[in-house]
Amino acid sequence: MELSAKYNPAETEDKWYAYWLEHKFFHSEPDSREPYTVVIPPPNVTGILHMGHVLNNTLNDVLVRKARMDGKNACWVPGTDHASIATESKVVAKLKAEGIEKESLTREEFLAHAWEWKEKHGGIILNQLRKLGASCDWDRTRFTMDPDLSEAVINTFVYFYEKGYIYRGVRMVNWDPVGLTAVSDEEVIHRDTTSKFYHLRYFISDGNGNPTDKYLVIATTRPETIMADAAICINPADERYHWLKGKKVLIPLINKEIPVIEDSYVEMDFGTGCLKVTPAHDVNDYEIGIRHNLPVIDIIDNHGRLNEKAQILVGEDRFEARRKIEQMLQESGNLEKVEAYTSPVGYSERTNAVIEPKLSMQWFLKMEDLAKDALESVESGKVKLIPDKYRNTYRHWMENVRDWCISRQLWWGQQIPAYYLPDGKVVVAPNAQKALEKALEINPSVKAEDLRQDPDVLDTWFSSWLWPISVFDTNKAGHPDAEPNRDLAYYYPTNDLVTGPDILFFWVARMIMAGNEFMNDVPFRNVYLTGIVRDKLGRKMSKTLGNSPDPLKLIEQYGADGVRLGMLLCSSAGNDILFDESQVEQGRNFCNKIWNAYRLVNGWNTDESAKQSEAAAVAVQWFGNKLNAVLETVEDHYSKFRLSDALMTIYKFFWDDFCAWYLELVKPAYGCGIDPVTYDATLKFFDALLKMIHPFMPFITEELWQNMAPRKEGETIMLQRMPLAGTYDAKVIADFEMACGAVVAIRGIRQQKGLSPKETLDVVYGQGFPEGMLPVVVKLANVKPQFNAAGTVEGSAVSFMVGTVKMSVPLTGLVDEQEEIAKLEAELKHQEEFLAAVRRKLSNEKFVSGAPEKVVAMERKKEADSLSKIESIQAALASYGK
RNA sequence: GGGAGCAUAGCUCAGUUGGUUCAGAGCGUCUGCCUUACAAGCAGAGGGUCGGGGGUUCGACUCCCUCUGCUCCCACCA
Repeated sequence: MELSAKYNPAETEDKWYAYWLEHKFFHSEPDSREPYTVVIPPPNVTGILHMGHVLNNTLNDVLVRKARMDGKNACWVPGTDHASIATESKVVAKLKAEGIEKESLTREEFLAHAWEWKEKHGGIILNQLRKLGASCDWDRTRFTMDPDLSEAVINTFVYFYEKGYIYRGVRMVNWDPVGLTAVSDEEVIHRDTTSKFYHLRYFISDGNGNPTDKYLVIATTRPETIMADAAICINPADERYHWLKGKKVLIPLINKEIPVIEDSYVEMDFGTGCLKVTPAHDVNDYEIGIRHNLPVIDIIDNHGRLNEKAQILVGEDRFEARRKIEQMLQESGNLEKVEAYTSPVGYSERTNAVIEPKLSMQWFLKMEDLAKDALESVESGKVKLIPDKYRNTYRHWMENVRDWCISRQLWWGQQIPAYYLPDGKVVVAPNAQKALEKALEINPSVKAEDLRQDPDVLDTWFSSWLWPISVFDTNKAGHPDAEPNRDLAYYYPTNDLVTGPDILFFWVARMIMAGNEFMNDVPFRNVYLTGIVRDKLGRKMSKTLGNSPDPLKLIEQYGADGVRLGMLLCSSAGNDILFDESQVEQGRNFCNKIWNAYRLVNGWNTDESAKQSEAAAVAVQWFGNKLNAVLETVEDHYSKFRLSDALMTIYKFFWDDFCAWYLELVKPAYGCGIDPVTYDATLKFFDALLKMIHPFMPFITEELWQNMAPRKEGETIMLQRMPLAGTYDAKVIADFEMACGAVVAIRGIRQQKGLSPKETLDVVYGQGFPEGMLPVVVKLANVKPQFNAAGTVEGSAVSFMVGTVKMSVPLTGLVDEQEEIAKLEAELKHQEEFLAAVRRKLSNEKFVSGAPEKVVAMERKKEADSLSKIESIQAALASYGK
């Protein structure tokens, strides 16, 4: 079959992916083989593929394909996450663009829109993963809001409620005024933000609500909250302010009288030492308020606007109010000064809105016991984090975790299965029917229509923490005592999880908790934490910067294999990935290299009568040994999750060893056929190489594997067994490397002296050269070798060392004798210095007695080698009469 | 404010219990080549006091201290 000069991925990728699907090669069912299980970190259902997904899923696919070729029953479960806040805000925005406000819709109407949106965009990212070559078991695709998965989430809630882990209460939570929901601590990102530090004068009251001329100064970043002040607080030890004890002060602008209280929380040397206490709008102030029994005056509404309790600036946005109140305070004489100030401000991870600490009624999950077990799972090594450094971070988080706020004031998600009776009592049950049964126990006269379900939904992570369980068995979550179904029993725990460190706590830690709770076993053995994909300048990829390439365009341009390779080449676990398109180019080039190597071999005709040449025989022997050595190295890299090292090892093995050396050695003379022995060996090697490359580059390897021999329908490289490392003779490999050294040196001499490769040269080799390797030098360096113990020759010659063997190329008339002598003398000097250093070491009593025998022996070998080199250099110099 | 990590060639990174002739790889660069698979290629070459300083050791890229620079995580000083 005639092959084009360049590999064309577009022609092959869709074809083979369809073939794989058609034959259900990705599908897994429990059987007697050892399972290898991976669950995908479910991307947001309405998301589109970005470079982070490419990295993650390429790594996953490599692991899965490798395991499959190792004969394991590999199962990679794909799916998507409903991503409640992200999806809901997208739907809200879309409706808004159509002139529809969420508030004008009923819950049911809104959800109808949301589902419509989900149906429209839901499959996109999964189809994009197919383009990448991901070998997911698509028959097992799950969505975190599939009815049975949602049921599992509800059961889990009920389970923890009944266990006493879930409670409801008014707490200061992180309020997102744009997303209009509470968010968990983990969803708040603190960023240093420059703002103003306002120094405000609070006048002392005369006792009747009138200002005296005395005042104190407080410093605040949030002057718009002064109307919610409940007290002024000083440190009891602060003598500067003892005169304030028992006094009352007036809030500026509204002249409301508030007490001065004392609490050691106040730092005397920060700000002015006076703190305004605003229990409704600051976590610490809230705590102080509780200690001192202060009223809570909430003046900010859900949208972040001042409400009527503020008395002034009602309806203004908090930031607008801040600007305006600054002006008002200035005019009223209450503003002493304004300083620039940088402090950490919390932003919503999802909407980027400034988080408003807000008191509200929320549901919480107690974390203490769960975290303890989850910490133990990692500390004991039951779950391994790769790289290991994340253990510290993990431990720190686990030891300081606070209760998890699991309610969200959203509609898209699993609605909390809590039902309120008319009197406000609450029952928790998996459905309305069961809720009614429970309600009747409390109040026998209650009717179904009297019950009102909590309108909030659960945090998305409250569903995704069940993922490794619920994708297999939706009944087990919430029912630790239930028998796992066949799938769960077989596939759980999964083997490896590939994900980003940014969701170590959001997701990984919580999956471990859920696994321990419901399965009494961890959900995975290894967690491979990738880096974050950045551009080549080290910047995070973002839409606003426009520095994120579109993976699909890259695939179109370079092929999926090229993109996968480009991604893998620069990815070591845990390090951030600096992605550059040139790496994808390198991937494409490698495809082309493989393609052309195949074209060469494919074009050979066997000549049954031809005898195997010496060079080919040596090459086949060497390459067979080298193959085993490389397989061993690659296997070692895999076992340590060093996937980019495994890839690079194979890359060099193919490009350098196979193409540059092996193929050049066995290549028949122009117009001649190849002997059958060498041909068969070459095909065998090529077959092994394709299998080794396949996990990284599935498409091109399938294309060539299918092409290299007649295949039956239903055969595929992806189900072939990965070649196993056999024994090898290290001496053969080392000898071959010596021959290569000689070839390189002679090529260098040719280039230096301007000699054509076609001109056969004489070469003299000294004692120690592996004579069996001479055919290599003869063929690739075009030389006629001769032996001479010293490796020197009478008359003009260029000499060089290969290991400890001296070699010379006699070149009458082309050698500058002085130059050659100078070179030899320099070499001699260097060698003598080296020898002296070695001997210094060896004459050091402490070294000889202290260092391990092996090291000392090595030094003695260095000494001997050095001596023999010096000898041959001297011999060469002697030939010049020196 | 607390904690962790990183710093090796122009770039991105290996260097796995301190010891092989160990200072490496890939890419880029330079030089010469359209040599009958591949110019998306072939052949060759150059390039680093392993961030600075100190210490431990017979021996340090590797261990300890310190300084400098960067990154990340956690955190309620208004």
